Amino acid sequence: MAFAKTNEFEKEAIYLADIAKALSHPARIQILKILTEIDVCMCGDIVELLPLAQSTVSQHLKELKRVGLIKGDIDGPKVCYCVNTENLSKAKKEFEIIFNHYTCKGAKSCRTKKK
Amino acid sequence: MAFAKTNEFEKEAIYLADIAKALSHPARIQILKILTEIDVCMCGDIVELLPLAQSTVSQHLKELKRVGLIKGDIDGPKVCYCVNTENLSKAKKEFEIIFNHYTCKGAKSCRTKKK
DNA sequence: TTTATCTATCGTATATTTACGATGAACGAT
DNA sequence: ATCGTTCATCGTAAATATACGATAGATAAA
Repeated sequence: MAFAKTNEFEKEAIYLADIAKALSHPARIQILKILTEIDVCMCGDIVELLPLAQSTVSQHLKELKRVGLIKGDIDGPKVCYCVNTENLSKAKKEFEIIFNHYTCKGAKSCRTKKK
Repeated sequence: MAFAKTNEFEKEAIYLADIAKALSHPARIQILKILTEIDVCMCGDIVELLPLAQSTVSQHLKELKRVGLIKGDIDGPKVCYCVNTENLSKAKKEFEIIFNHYTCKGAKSCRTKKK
């Protein structure tokens, strides 16, 4: 029954949760890191840098592609991956809004409401 | 076998992925929103604002507590929840680092590497 | 003390995620 | 045309996540 009620939530919350889900595995965080820090895009290179099988890495890449955080160009038998800077920038802004809002606007302690 | 290899990843990636996991459900995003936008902290109030059963909301609150994004003070038979501003601020910074890094430093297109 | 209220936890069912090996598809090289 | 390389997908097993009702514990109110 997991996640059956997704559509009953707010649109913005669904979007943010979806991006967060894509970032919710260490492998995917590291893939994003690799795709920018080191100037390699090939899937095979990523596989060598992670403690996972090739098929598993491919699945993680698929998940990152699903939410648009990365893109892959076919280059002969290889696939060249890179971050989708537009979408990553958009996600960044959305998270900033949520984090700024929560850390600045609210911030009342529970204690202040106790009798 | 899910997630069996978590410990073989980088410490920072594990931390970020864990925070992201806590944010990976619309209900939990909305709970964070509620805890700051509206000045209510009671679990019961949150239940009324979400399309979920009380026990399910309690589970989501537990997950947010697990990663330290919120805290709950027992106030008689009620529990007063509020965001943990310190930890939320820390998470905010970590995500900013990762997003800034990825959107500014790298940003080479795949196309530039094709023959 | 009894009752009502509020919340966490337990038990359970179902869906999703993670991971791997095996296989297949696409392409370059020989 | 055949072979090797690269990557995605399929099939499968096991772990997690999601959701609910029922229940238990803790406290306030009567």
